[in-house]
Amino acid sequence: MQLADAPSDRRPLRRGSARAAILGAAARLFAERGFTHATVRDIAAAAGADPALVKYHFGSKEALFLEVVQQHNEWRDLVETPLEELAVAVVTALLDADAAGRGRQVFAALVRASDSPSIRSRLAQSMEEQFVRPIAARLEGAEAELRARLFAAQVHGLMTVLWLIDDQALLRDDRAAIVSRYAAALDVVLRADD
Amino acid sequence: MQLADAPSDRRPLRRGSARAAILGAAARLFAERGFTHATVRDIAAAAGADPALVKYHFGSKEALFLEVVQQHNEWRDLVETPLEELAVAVVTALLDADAAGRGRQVFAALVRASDSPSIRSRLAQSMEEQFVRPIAARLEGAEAELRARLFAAQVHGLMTVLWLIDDQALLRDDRAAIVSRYAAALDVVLRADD
DNA sequence: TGTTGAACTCAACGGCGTTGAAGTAGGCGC
DNA sequence: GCGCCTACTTCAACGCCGTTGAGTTCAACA
Repeated sequence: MQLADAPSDRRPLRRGSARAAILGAAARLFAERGFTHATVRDIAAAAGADPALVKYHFGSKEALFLEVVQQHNEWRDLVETPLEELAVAVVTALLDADAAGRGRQVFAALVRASDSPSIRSRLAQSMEEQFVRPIAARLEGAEAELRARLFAAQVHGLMTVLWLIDDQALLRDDRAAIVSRYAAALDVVLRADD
Repeated sequence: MQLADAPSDRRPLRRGSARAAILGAAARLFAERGFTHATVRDIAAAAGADPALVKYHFGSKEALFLEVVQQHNEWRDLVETPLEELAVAVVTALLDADAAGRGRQVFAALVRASDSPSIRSRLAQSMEEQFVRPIAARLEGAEAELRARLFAAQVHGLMTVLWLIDDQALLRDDRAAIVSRYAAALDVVLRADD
């Protein structure tokens, strides 16, 4: 009897490596399918691990998601752009689907899972750290923080339309026109009063 | 025989009225808890009906949700405001938590359930019918539709920050300042080029 | 009155996140 | 080397989810 054992596709994973394997599989599957449709069982299977290990290593599916999303701060360097070019740079970046690839999926997953208070506060923190604080610190004039916050709101509006609603009509429009018009609106809150 | 029958709390629902009862309970529970956390069993129980009737009358939980959300067009009359006052009127309305009460919950439920293609397209349709089309029809100058679309994007940004992220920091700011600054940005895309 | 079909009930299915008990391996003192 | 102790892993099962199909009730019509 040959009993070749044929483990087909489930290699046993060296002992102790399950945590990292799960984290990697979760990053991929959460991005591809979102929080709800990436199941713990699928993530574990993709990592070659047991579903119960998700609870053992991370505590819950939600905690795993937060861990995955924790290291995504894609826009950090973008907002370092000089203030005069910031609005154009941001809108251009959002419209660049390729560059936005992973950040887009993470944003969508975060927003759609924002039922949960902890995920919602992570979303708020993400907005705060990536937009509000760095921009407010550089703004001159009155109400710098409020203006940075309204800037972030406008940016989230474009993200929502492009990445959540996936508005095809907007994509059919002239990209240059979108950039110049939306950037002009962004500049209104960036500029200090006369 | 009097047949007082007192069925404790589960009144039998007159035959034929289950559909309406489910629709009403669904409207309340979807708004209160969102799509995911309002379960079919809870909705049916609140309506005094059997869970299987949801499928019988509506086809699926998702179809029931779409039916509930179908008749929510809260902003229809708001965008009838004269163009000169439109931006201020919209921002003021969004900041008015009481007036926004039900529309706020429906918006949050829609966005968070936008995983599903049919719900996502309903969200797109909602943006289109309540903002883009009525405003584009009244705009003068070049690229009226694009400008209306960018107006809608900005509005969705404020909705997201206020109603999804539930940004407390923004609410601590001066409402008048928010209105004047965000409205100014909205006006940039509303106004025709010089 | 007998028939028919829409409305409804009920038990069950497979899949979900999670749980707790049982098993296993690897490092450390002896 | 031996045994233990702890961290890691496995497995079966729980309760809940949306959904399903077969069976039942009831009102309207011929």
